[in-house]
Amino acid sequence: MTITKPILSSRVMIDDTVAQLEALIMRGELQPGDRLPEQQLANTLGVSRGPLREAIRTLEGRRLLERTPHAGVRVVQLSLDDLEQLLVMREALEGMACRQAAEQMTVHEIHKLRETAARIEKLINEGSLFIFSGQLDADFHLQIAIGSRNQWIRRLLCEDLYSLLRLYRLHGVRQPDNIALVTAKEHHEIIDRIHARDPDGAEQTMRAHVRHSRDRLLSQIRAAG
Amino acid sequence: MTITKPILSSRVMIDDTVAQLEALIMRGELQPGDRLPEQQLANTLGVSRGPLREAIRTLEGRRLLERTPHAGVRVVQLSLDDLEQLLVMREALEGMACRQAAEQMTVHEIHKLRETAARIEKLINEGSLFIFSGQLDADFHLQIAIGSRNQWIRRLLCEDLYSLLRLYRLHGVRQPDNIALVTAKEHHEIIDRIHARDPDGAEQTMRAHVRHSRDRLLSQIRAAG
DNA sequence: CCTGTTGAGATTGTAGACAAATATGCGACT
DNA sequence: AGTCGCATATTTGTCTACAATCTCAACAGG
Repeated sequence: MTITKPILSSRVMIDDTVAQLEALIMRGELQPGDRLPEQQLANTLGVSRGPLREAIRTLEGRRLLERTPHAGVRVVQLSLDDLEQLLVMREALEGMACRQAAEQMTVHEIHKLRETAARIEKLINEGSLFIFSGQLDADFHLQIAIGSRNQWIRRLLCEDLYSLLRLYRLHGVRQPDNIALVTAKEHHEIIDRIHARDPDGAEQTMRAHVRHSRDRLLSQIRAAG
Repeated sequence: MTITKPILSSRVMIDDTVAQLEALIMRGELQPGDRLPEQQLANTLGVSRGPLREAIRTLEGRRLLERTPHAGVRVVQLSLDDLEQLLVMREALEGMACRQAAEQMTVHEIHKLRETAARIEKLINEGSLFIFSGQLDADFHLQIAIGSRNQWIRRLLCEDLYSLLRLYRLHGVRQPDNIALVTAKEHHEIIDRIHARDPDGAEQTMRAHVRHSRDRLLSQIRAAG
């Protein structure tokens, strides 16, 4: 009997379509509120309506798309209140992830985390960090989510929540340097609590970090718009 | 010629199919690990493979089903570790929901919550409450999730998490009466913290409640199997 | 006897056509 | 001129057929 399991090698159009749709949304070519005409989109993506509809269903599950029966599909439009509530949820989930990371992360993972934090700090000192657009900042939180060994929280954060938050196009929201330095300091505190195997402290520190970031972001947006 | 097809409802077939599939899983007619042959299932449910596949995609998004390309779809099989991690996530989310409920719930909602808690206590005193199967207990947590005014946490708890947890078929897990009384006491404490508009206390109390429930459940399962 | 291959059967993935429902636009009537 | 109603058009929802892939058992060879 062959033991080979060609799961990874088999490419399915639907998965590619999901990725392409997600890319279209993230690149802003499909903006919040935009309608998705099935036939036209199918032609554009080079697939039939069947696979496209299944891909749409998948993204509906991630709350990126919303369907009203017989009226079509639209890219979700997040209100400011939605953004706030999503970030509240993030505080709860990342706090718990950080608690578990303090219990579960290996020393090697913690070392890698310090490297990431150091790179972020370096960028801040160079004055070139856009906190909410940086891949590095996302990496920092991603590493902790992975370190929690909680696949359910990790998938929720990485697959669902982060893409939803990116809908708000926070790119270009510039943090004043003094604020960015506070962020860097918080990163170090978080790592210290994880390294000290202090779950309570790790959770509290991460929650404060997410809360601060949320408060600053919301007040910035409210001031701008 | 024209073939009249019986229209089951004004809703779209796909939504009905999602509901029927979910019911099949919850009723145990489709058990964890079971394969879902598309053609056969489509015949059983009286729909074509197209709508069925879209319904399956929807339930995939809720993590109730898992698909491996070209190999079919199966009902998700939760390990004991999965159950523990899901309940850890629940602690974080319900804790935060309870915090927000303490800030947002109306006095009328709090009153309704007290009524639910009273009904639960009454059942306990009659010795007839199966904590983890009771619709009343689910109602208690549901009302708090609604009271949080956080639709994202509420949908995650009610639409995704609760059905996943029900996969474990905790029906019939009998709580000793003295334990059930502790549960009832915790319910009252939670309501008191909400009524006192004490977010910190409400979150801490709810988290302790969920944590205790998790610990008891896991030790019961580990002892049994 | 075991191993690896190969082909038939079954199942999943995709495409295109048909049916149902909603939106649009024109014309008639008040 | 405005509004109601009907017919048309567009879009979504569903079905059937076809193609691609996997499974499994039979079988040839070592």
